[in-house]
Amino acid sequence: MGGMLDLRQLGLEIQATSVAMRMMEIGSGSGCSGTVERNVEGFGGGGGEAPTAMEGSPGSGKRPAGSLTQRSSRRRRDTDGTIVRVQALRTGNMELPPDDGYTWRKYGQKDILGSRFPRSYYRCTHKSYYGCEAKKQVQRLDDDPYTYEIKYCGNHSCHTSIAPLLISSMAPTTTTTTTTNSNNPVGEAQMPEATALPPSPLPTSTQLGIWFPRETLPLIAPHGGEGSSTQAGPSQLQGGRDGDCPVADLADVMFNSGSSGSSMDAIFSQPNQDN
DNA sequence: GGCATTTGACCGGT
DNA sequence: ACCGGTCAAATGCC
Repeated sequence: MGGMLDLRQLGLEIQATSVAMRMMEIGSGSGCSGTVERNVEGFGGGGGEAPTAMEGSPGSGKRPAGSLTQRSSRRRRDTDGTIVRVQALRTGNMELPPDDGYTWRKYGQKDILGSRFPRSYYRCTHKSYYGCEAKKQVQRLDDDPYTYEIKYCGNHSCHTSIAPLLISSMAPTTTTTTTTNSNNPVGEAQMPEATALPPSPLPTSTQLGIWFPRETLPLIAPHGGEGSSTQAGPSQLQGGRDGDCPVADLADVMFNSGSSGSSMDAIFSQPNQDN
């Protein structure tokens, strides 16, 4: 949508995202089989939906009866997936849903019994192009309206990442304050990221983030055990919905040639290495 | 013009 | 039968 990316903004986003990824690295046990809960502070903001922004929608979804025929994959197996709790970013008087760096497309919203807030269903934007089946469900906790519980399901099979490039060249200052204040359910008072972060100019799901192809990150495999994480994400620059292919290739090359077993650790610990 | 979002309906599992 | 999850048309925004 708007323009290219601003470097500063880029940096900020990356920091936020990297933090998120760190968190995931740490906080995902067995991905699908077991659900792991982690308390995190806002990711980046923008990736998800705008809870506050849903009001006037034409809403039409009127489907001629009998127009739908095939609805194959409809399974209730929500036993798999990683659950992550994230503090909503509060910019001004509105809360922003967490952004994990991926680009998601909202495909549904449902009122859940027992929950005051509706649950939103997202799916990787690249599904159409890469058949990426990554999905996530975002729901606000009735306990903490400013906390989102995000459940990630599926893997990102899409290859659209500029993360490696950005990260390696940016020498992350990742403070990784992620799980530090798990004592504060509502971390409004302390959300360094949130406060430090300027209100993301990017309205919604399309935002700059970071993402690594799963293949290059055995570390964060869904069932990888400790270091699994549902998504450590791909990112893409807004404006080019899928113009990231070349970049992805580049990233791929870098990862493949640079470090064979490339893990996030390697990436994050780069800054102070050979210097 | 294209894409993302919204929203009601439908389907399938429990 | 109930409820959660997904689909797909309509609309809005960029």
